[in-house]
Amino acid sequence: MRSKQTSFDIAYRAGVSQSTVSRALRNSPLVNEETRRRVQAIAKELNYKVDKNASSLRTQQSGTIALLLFEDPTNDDSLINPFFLSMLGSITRASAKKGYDLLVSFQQMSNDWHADFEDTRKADGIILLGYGDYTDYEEKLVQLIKQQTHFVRWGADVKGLSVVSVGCDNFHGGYQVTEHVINNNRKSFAFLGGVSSGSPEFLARYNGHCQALKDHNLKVEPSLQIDAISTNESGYQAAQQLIAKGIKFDAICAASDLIAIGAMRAMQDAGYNVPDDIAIVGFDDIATASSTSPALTTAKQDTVLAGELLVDKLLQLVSGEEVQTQLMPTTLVVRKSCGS
Amino acid sequence: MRSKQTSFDIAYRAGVSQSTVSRALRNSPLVNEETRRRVQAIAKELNYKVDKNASSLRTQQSGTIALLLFEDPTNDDSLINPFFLSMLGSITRASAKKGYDLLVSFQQMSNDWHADFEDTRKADGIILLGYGDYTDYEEKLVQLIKQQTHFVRWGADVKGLSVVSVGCDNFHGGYQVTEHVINNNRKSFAFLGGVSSGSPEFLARYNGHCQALKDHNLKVEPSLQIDAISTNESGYQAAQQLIAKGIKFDAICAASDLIAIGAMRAMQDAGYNVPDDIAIVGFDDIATASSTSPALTTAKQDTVLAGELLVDKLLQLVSGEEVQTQLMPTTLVVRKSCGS
DNA sequence: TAATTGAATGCATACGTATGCATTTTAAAC
DNA sequence: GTTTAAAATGCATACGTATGCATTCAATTA
Repeated sequence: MRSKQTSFDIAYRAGVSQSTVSRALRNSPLVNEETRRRVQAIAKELNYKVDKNASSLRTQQSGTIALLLFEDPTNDDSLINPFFLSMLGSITRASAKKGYDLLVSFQQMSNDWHADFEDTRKADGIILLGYGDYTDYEEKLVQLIKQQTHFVRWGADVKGLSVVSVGCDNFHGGYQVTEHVINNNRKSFAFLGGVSSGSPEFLARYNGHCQALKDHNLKVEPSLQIDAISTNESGYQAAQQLIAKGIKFDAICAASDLIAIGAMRAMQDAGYNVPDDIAIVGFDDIATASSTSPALTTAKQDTVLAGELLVDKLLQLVSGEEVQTQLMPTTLVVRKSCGS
Repeated sequence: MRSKQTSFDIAYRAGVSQSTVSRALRNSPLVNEETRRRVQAIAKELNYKVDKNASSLRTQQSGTIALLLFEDPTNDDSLINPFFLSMLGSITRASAKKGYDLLVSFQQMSNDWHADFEDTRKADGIILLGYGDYTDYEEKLVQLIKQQTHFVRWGADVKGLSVVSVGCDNFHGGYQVTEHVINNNRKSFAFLGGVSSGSPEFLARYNGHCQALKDHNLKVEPSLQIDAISTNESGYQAAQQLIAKGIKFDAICAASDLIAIGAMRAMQDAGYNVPDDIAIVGFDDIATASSTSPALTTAKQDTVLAGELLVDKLLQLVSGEEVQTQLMPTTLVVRKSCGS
């Protein structure tokens, strides 16, 4: 039963040559309509499946996309950032929709994450997903470009490199949430998230944040910006540091939902009431955001659209088309963490 | 630059035959130590990578595991159950650790989800992940067995079929959380989760729940069991139905965290205080469970261990070893949703 | 020195498919 | 009834690797 069926077996049964079988199964216009039907019927009957290895070897196309998920190595080993997990889900769906299989691989930022998928012909192209902290990240992008690997990445555009990116308008998102808090009559704003060293995404959000303050004639207080990476714990600690400074503030803009959630807990543990004493906004709109208490107001990134755009652009790239970087808008999701 | 390098190119540069190159790169003991080093050096210099398609075709091994994630078709299209997402993460890690790539595929329960991965030689084996509702699920398992596909599945053991499963002891988990609530001096228990039609996992949890009640001389009130699938919304609605019945209860055992979180919101919206008026426990320990307010007490399933077990057992199966189904214990995670 | 052995390498082929080119069959045109 | 074109099929080969078998070479033994 499990003795491998080949196209020759089908050919024999159908009384045609192997070539004709191959053509029939690929719906080549070269084969007679009736022959095609007969061959396909026999293939189905014998439960024959085309060997993808042989097929890929011959055509030099794998019908597979590789997803490289790389994470902040400072992060806990066992957990994956839920935002990226959500992206993973939508990318999986998007590739399935296009008839591509998805090869998923996790990478510690430090490793050789350019990872050969296209070189080894296992994938036709690569999607890069992760917060890029720009130490050796950029250098690796350069390497990918030099190897002429087909790839797209999630995130902010990279200055100077011709890399196709799909990302959110982080600046505008940061502006958006901040303005929402301002309209809530808050006066003194803290920002939680790594700005100097961290990811360009966080920086852009911070810049949008500052711009909103300026546009409303509010002061940007640098000492109210605290570094944090995108975890609950880091958010919690950052909020504690913030309190420890003794400077008055009545609003927290977090660079991500995880940070916001950690900060919310810290503030509540410290006896503050959210939103009465402190307004909090996040960024991403992860699943948990709607379940916190109070539910978190945040800037939503549309992961479903993002997944589709990434896949579409990658496939265009693979087929030799010219592709542009694209910025998606964020949506303000108003819940309870800023008051009314 | 991107003109494909083959082992013949390496052979030419090294002044040896292609066979020797192949052997050298696979660390065959047949090649001279120094030859091996020279070949490997040249390969590295030329950035040569073995073509996996050719290699897999020749060896009939793909070095790839396929993960089939299937979901309740009633579920929202864009979201994936966070518990399975977490499993996905740990499975990815576990396969990477074993040197295998992971092919991820989503399936609507209704489709032909046996999905050919092994037949087409893209994967050496398959991991099945999802709540199995046993309508046509079992029939498809039979088909997989008949095709002699190598696969393992997450979940409860399947009676009568020789299928390797890795799952949690749902009965004991249900017992555990229920007992915890009982010890909290609650008297009247509701259970939220599909029992009759739904997954055997939910049923086992319910059975454990009932057993705990019996063992403590408490009454099982069938009308306090409400069907629900594993989403927030379903949990919310189930809790509303529960309230509408007008029967008094002071504890809710939910078949999953998502259900519990939805129910918690419903109770709070209806003016109940959790945990003072109502104790709530969940099942899974998803990330969100620690962020609800009050934080959710639940039975934790160890996804990291689960991922490793699934991968290990699958690989053993592939290599022809005898493999046993395994049940993992759940851990009670006490937080705030039941009081002290 | 010839015979024997073991290590190292090369030769040839198979894995299963897809496709350019040659060939056959069928229909159309004259 | 012959020529011509079009449609359908078959033949042969290449994709890049891994491996059984034959061969070469150096080292050892008698």
